[in-house]
Amino acid sequence: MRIGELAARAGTTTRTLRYYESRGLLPARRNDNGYRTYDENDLKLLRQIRTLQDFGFDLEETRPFVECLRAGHPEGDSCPASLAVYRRKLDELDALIGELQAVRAKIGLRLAMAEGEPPLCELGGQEL
Amino acid sequence: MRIGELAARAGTTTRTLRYYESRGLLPARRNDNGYRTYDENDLKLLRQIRTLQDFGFDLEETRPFVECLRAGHPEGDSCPASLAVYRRKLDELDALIGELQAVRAKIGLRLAMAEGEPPLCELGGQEL
DNA sequence: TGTTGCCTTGACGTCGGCGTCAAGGACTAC
DNA sequence: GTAGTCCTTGACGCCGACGTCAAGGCAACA
Repeated sequence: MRIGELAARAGTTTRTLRYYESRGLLPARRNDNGYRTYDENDLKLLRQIRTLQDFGFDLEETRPFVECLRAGHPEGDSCPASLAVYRRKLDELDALIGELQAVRAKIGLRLAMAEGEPPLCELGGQEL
Repeated sequence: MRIGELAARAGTTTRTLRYYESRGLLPARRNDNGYRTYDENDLKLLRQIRTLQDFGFDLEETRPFVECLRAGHPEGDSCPASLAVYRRKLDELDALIGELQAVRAKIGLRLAMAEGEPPLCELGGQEL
């Protein structure tokens, strides 16, 4: 299969695939006329990448999963390096969620304070 | 006070202040030799901007707060436009936190699955 | 007078993950 | 042959919030 078909089947673009190749993430075979050629396994690798991207992994973080699949393992996360990425990501997510919740609390408090105070503004008593 | 002192007192850089000015967020008076001149109120505006930036507001979102202060109100959030930004930010945060928690759950599940499965890898029984 | 240290404007660089355009080659259908 | 659709490489654009460098002006002090 050529690049256009692979892109379509994975729901992405040819530009994206060339970008992945430029990053060494998804190299392609070439046929006689220089066209990139892919097989079903490449589609599997690509879908792995896309799934992780949807989770918020950046490209470099997907590399262990891709290499794991390319090494013949049934799942991208069948290898220790992938699990390490999972764990690091969980820690990052926990930290981020915690920070966001803290910020949310602060803003919520400020909003309540500002709403509770007499307006002091040129506000004409709209429904608060 | 000149730009360097203001930057130092707000814990930021002169580049940042010039950037804010270029965005129309923190315009400066000029003295005879062309140097930017700021007063204590500018420091207050700047601290308002920085606080909101720390909360993850982007620059444009801080504008209503700055204009509120410049209009003479005691707090940046004493005006309806600022409260509207607060509310929008709360909604965004709730949505984002929800998405991150969903992703966290999915990754956690995948990690548990991958750890529960027999390794299938060239792993030498490290502590999992 | 010279040196230091602040200031000025202008402009290019950064980061990630591509989008978008340009110029041209390859292949198919009619 | 030629129109249309795919493919190729190369290169610039984008976004936000600045960092960093260059070339030069202004002020104070020895």
